[in-house]
Amino acid sequence: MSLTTSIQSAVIKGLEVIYSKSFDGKDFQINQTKPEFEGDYTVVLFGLLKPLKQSPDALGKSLGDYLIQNHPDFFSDYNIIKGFLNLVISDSYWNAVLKNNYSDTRYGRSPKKDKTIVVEYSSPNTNKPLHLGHLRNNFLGWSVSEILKADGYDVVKTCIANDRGIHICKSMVAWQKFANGATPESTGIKGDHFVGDYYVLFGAEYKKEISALVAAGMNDEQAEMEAPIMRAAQQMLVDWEAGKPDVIALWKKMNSWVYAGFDVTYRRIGSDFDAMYYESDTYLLGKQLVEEGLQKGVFFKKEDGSVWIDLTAEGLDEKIVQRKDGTAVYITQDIGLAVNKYEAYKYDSSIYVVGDEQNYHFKVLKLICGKLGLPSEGIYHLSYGMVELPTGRMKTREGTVVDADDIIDEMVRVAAQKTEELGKVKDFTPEELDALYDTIGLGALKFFILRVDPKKRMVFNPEESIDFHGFTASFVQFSHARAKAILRNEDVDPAFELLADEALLPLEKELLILLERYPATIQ
RNA sequence: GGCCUCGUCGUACAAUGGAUAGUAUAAGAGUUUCCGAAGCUCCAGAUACAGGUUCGAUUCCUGUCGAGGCUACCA
Repeated sequence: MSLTTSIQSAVIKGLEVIYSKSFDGKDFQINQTKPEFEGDYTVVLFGLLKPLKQSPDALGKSLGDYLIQNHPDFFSDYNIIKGFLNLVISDSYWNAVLKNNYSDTRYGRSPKKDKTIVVEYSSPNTNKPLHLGHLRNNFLGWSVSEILKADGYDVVKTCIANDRGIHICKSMVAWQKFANGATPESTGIKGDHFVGDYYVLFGAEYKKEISALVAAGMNDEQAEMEAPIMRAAQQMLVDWEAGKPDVIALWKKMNSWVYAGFDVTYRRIGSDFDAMYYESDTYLLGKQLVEEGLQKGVFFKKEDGSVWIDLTAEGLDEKIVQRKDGTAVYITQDIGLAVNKYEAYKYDSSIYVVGDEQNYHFKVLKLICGKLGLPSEGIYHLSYGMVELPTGRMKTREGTVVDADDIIDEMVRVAAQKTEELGKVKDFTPEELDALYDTIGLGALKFFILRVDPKKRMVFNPEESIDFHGFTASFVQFSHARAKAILRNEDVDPAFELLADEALLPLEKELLILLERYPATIQ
């Protein structure tokens, strides 16, 4: 039982004894006492005044006296300021907490619940490298997964790769046209960046061709349609869907380069997945489900052959689920994926970590899943705001995207620089130093991103390096101590383990109080 | 137009409906130094606006204003 709930039940019992009235935990609040007041925990009495017809002072006094008399080993003192009853927890209680939990490396974690939660996060596109927005996604998805694990759930971390579509074909066409057979190996460029470069090249060439056509007298719209490189990309998409062997081979080859590059980044930031899904597989299942849904009457077909769902009764619009030419739209594959995941894991809850521009999309998906007979109450869209630059949104076309690998390198570089300035690492080996700088740099980056409420947009200014001072400094200090111990294979102090490992999780308040009151014991 | 989200010191972010709205940075003053940087001390600075609910509102509700997103046979 946590400290707060222990206090709560003691207060409820006390009120019953003194006033013969029963309350529950919702009738009053228990907070940590503000540092400027004496005490550790505070019972807020205001809510109790009216039903008990008592003044704050009288109620505080009788309750305070009761608690001290009946729980002398728990409370040692109290004071009343306005309607706040500040309780001082006794040293013997703290000592008992410390003794019982000091060597418990699983302190704060819940027992197993036998419930499964699927968390989908990251969702990369296989035509370009990860950027800052992906980092927010990955940090959120990974953290939420680990928090849920600590809370006793069985968590399945999944990742859907958006590995098909016109954007992939653009990179492929540009590579065919301009690469002369170059590969990541031959150029020494990381695979995802290598492929991303051709995606950019496609854009540049496309622009050039449009200007040429416009100069020759074509209007803008027509030029955009007629540009040869775009027609090549569209043709490649058709060929891909038709399974043309050389196109499939090229697609597989270029995707494998990208995955190799992603692996490096994922390993570095600590993202891992229990299951990978590929849109190239799930979209086919989605199409099957559209067919079944049509039989069941969940969907309906318009005269032109396109398939829709009517969500006007739910306050939304009609939504297309399959084009008139029979090809899949974006949501088609998500329907397939949802069913696929449910059949595989029979989850109690399915969390999607996806940006807030898709709020509507997931509202629709949840409704469709429900209508198809999936238990959809557990579907939860963990929506987060964009990471913006001071100049506004990041845009690939304008080259204003902050690359994930670049920002990580920069953080680690700054970590190294600052650490060396402090000169506390003279006895580290080069390997230990590299590991240490990675820990510190990535820790600061994760903290910088995760400290912001997920649903809010956040601004990242690349001109100002991320702050290693202040709150982060304490994180860094713990990381130093812990990294060193781990690298030396020493036993890690459980307190360090907890604070460093889970500094990004909600910290157990009790342990923090212990640290403050008994620093000598912990160190 | 309709729907959704967000508006807090100059800036970036906090605050389960509770006490004097917190932290970091920048700014100002001082201190330290051969000079500079870093450091240390002090100081000032915000709930967009108007109502409502409540003993009590940054928090909940309504309206206004502002920012962003969605409203695609793009993904």
